[in-house]
Amino acid sequence: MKLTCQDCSLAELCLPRALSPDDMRQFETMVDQRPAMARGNFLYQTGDVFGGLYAVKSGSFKTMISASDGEDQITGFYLPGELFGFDGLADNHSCSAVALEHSYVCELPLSSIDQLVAKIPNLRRELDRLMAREITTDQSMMLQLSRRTAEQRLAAFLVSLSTRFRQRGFSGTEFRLSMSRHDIANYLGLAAETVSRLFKRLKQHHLAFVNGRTIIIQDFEALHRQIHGSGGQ
Amino acid sequence: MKLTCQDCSLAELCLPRALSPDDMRQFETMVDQRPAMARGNFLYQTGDVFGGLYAVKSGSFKTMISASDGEDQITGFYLPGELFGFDGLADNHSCSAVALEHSYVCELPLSSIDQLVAKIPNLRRELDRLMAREITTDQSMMLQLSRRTAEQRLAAFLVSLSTRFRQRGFSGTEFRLSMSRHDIANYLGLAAETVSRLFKRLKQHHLAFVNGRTIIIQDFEALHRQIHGSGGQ
DNA sequence: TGGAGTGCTTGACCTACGTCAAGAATCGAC
DNA sequence: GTCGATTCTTGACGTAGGTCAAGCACTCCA
Repeated sequence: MKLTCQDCSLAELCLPRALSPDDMRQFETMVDQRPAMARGNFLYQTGDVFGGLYAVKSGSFKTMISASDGEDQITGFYLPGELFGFDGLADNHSCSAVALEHSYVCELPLSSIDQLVAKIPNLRRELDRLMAREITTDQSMMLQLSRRTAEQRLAAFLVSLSTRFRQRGFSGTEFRLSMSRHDIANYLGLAAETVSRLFKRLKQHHLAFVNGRTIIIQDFEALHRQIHGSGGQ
Repeated sequence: MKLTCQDCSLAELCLPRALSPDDMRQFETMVDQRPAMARGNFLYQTGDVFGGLYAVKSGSFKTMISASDGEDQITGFYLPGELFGFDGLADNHSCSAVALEHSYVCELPLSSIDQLVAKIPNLRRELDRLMAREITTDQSMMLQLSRRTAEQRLAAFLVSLSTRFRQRGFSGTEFRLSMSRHDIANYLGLAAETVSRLFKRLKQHHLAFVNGRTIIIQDFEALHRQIHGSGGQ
């Protein structure tokens, strides 16, 4: 799972719209490659001063907020080619970001962002778009959390993962879950036991084959129907 | 409930930090006053092309997303002096915005934003901050919706309203709820009946006196404790 | 290659909150 | 001021999914 700038979420945006091949080369010089990160390590933590945005080069991350009582809530998972860290644009990060496995990120430092935007005004619009998309995603998650059954939430989660993997050039039907059952449950507002039971049901109904952290989507359409449809089967 | 630019959420940010009195005057000429809006009317709807950001001048608004099955989720309430519409920065609005009562808004058109930012670079950082705050708010709402009891959610909601009213120069202990029980319930991921029962409990325990849409906070501290504390007896 | 530690599964039980239903209060229009 | 339409309240009841507990299966390191 290694990517060049061209496969990354920024590329889709910068390359065709705003960046000439020349700009692109310049762009690449501004991006810092960060050293490898081991599973469980923090890329940044709540309260850290904003340094820049991050793109997942390989591996994956979760972001989470912590309540004062110690409980926390996972706010997103980020796969190769995805950009995150927008929560820090208000000076300090409101989330923490943790590597879910051995991972690499590219850093787009704040200063470089300003420089780049000065040269490529349209890039600004693109960053706005990504930020607005982050807002939209979070809000649709609010809908999920308050109005969907456990079954619907898990279906939506798997469909989302599958779609994102496919968009990034990986298989959308067979992939590894880099997050634990507990993480999935936390993200979806469920108990880990419930997630376990739901996976069992997916297996029984031949919608997906799940074995540990390996997952094979067998009936994407049915899964997709489950997101809204009232009940399963 | 009428406000000048100085009481509005942008002022707190632009005035002391980035805007000279001169800039401020210029700023005010770029803001469009929109005609009055009647209760229930849409300021924009899902899919509308982004035209600009909006500041509530008087009255209040709710924003909501709609799922394909017709169910919808209120994603935020906006009080006088608050800025909203960031969800549209991705070209089209992902939410709809509805007036909760007879209201006025100021519009900050997209073109003006660009012009202003060109003249006042720091304004860009301020807008980023507000957008990041929107992300942070939504994410803490995710935590609310998935990890808090009904009682804790309502307490957090009332504390938030109270705090925001106070910040804007209104009373933080006595105010009118411009949204219906149904709206509150929807926003908090509850049933309207539950909200009703919770209000009754607040009255019984003398934390707040609620009569229709009028609310008087009697024990702010206790309410605040309820947000995290396990259960209020 | 084995043993400790963590993560996952499964079952039994329980409760917070949703749903349904039927009044009561409030609002808004004439 | 009065009537109809919402909106709000209250009660009775059901259930989705949480919690607790116990056993199983990876995985990682020596």
